[in-house]
Amino acid sequence: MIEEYQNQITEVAREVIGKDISVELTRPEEEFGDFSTNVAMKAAGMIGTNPRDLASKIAEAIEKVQGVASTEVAGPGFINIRLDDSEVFKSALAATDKIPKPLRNQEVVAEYSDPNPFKVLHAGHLYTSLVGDAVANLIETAGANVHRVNFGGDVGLHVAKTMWAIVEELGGEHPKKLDAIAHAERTKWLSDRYVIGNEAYASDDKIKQAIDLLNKKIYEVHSKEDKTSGFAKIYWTCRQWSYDGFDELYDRLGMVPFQKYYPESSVSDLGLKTVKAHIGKVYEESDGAVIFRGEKYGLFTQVFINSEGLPTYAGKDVGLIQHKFEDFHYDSSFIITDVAQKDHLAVVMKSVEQYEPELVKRTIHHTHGRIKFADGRKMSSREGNVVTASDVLDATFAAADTKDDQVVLGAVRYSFLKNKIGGDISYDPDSSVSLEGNSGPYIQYALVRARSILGKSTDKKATSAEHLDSAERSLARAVSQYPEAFALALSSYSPHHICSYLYDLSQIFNRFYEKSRVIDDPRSKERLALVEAYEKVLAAGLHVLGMPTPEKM
RNA sequence: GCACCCGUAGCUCAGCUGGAUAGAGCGUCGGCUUGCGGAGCCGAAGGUCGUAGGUUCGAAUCCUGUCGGGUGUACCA
Repeated sequence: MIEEYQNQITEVAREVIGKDISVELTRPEEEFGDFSTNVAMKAAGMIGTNPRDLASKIAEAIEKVQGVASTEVAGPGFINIRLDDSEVFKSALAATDKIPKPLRNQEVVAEYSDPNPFKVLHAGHLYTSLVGDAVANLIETAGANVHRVNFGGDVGLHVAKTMWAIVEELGGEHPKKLDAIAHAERTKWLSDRYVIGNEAYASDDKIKQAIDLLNKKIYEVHSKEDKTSGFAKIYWTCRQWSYDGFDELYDRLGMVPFQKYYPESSVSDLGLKTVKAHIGKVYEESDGAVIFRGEKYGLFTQVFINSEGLPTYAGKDVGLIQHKFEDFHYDSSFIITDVAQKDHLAVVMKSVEQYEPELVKRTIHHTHGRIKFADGRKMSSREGNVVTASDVLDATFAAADTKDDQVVLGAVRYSFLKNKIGGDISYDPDSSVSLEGNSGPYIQYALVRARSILGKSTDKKATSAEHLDSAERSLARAVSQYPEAFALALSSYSPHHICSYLYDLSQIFNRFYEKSRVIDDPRSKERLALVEAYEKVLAAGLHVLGMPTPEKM
């Protein structure tokens, strides 16, 4: 709606001013009207006239635009525009049909979550998974054909550390002994092995050497397709335990399932091959390793193949980007990770840009901050005091008054998504579980109330309204703004704008609800139509966030 | 050292493509007879937007310096 008015008002303003100028409409405080423009202040300087006088002339002309009820010049020269009630009502009813679809027919890959098998999903994975899920929903709602993929290290030093500790614990390469570990204990058991292996690696030189050998051996399990040796059997079994654990958690969170999982082992060959093929022009050998010198691009030097001949994370990413393109021929590829990955990935991309510039051009690395404890301590499984994703969920359930999954998981999701991504978010186990105020349950409750009304009434709903009272108008105005809120969120791939909008909208609905009787009221037809439009917008917004939309609470 | 991010009310955060008295939630204090679901609504107190300059008719928003916090910086991911 805003665009249509913008175009019309631009034409009007150009006629008055006599210059080629474009009008931008903004949303002022409700008391000022429906739209506002500062075009007179901008233009006054250009043609050397008084801003308020010019504003009056433009305002007068704007009043003739179809659907405009009145205009007013305010302050230093703002023009405030108020629409006809019927116009606001109409656009509220059409809100969900006006969601912009700029990405229609685009093939988009969204990679996020990226947990490592053999390690536990910690609180940071919970955060990155939910952010990724929401961003993917946002892009999908904008019309794209989204392919959700997951990437993780099933080879590498962390696996070697864990495998070393597993073999120690089992007293040798005895895969049968794994049967003794109960299903529910598996992920915890694996993560404990990692901690032990990690400590041993750091404190004992002999063990370090043994683990480094194991690292190579794990790559060989893949290259030789070993499914039968004792060591290989342990490896495959434990890897599967990890994947099962991830899937259980994603499922519990109600995330959209991943279309494809890229284990590092499946991309390392291509990464290795590609890096080696570009030694000389792009990469170079140094101290037995293969590196890329990022300094000349304002970055830093990174090792792509280590002196053991194994690809590092950077080398694997070179393979991954190519596999993703082969699989999906994407128009754009999103990688959603912790900000700590930012420079690493920038180096990788800069190197790949030298020989596959198109792939890099289509790649967008979208980073978010970290979850911190209230005291600012960083969460890391390497330190052994890991806060797991399950810990966060359990704490939320424990503190909530309800056992309703839809409410508690909605609370977790909302509390993670309501802050803009980019900065760190702080995790305080006590306040994060609050179900009041700017929270998921508040919004869900505002939805349930509306659905309760709609479920009780079979009255006809109005399709137009000449006049609205103030509560009706506020609600209609807010509902009609959904396409704008969505566009804002999409433009920066920031789900938090959806959260802010939905919260404002819910507050406005609750005020409307206090004031305005819907059923058995002379204005029930109009109000029912508004409640229905509101319900559609709220449900649509919650869907983007990946939040459950309960019928009852 | 260099690079990037952050610094807004007691706490947690919006607002940052420059605009009208800087907004929420929590917490504190005070209100809401019945009625579509009180997990709600209304009100009050609370801010030199880290700091010093600059650009501008106008700066929380842009630029520069500075202080404080975080992250990254060659064989971990």
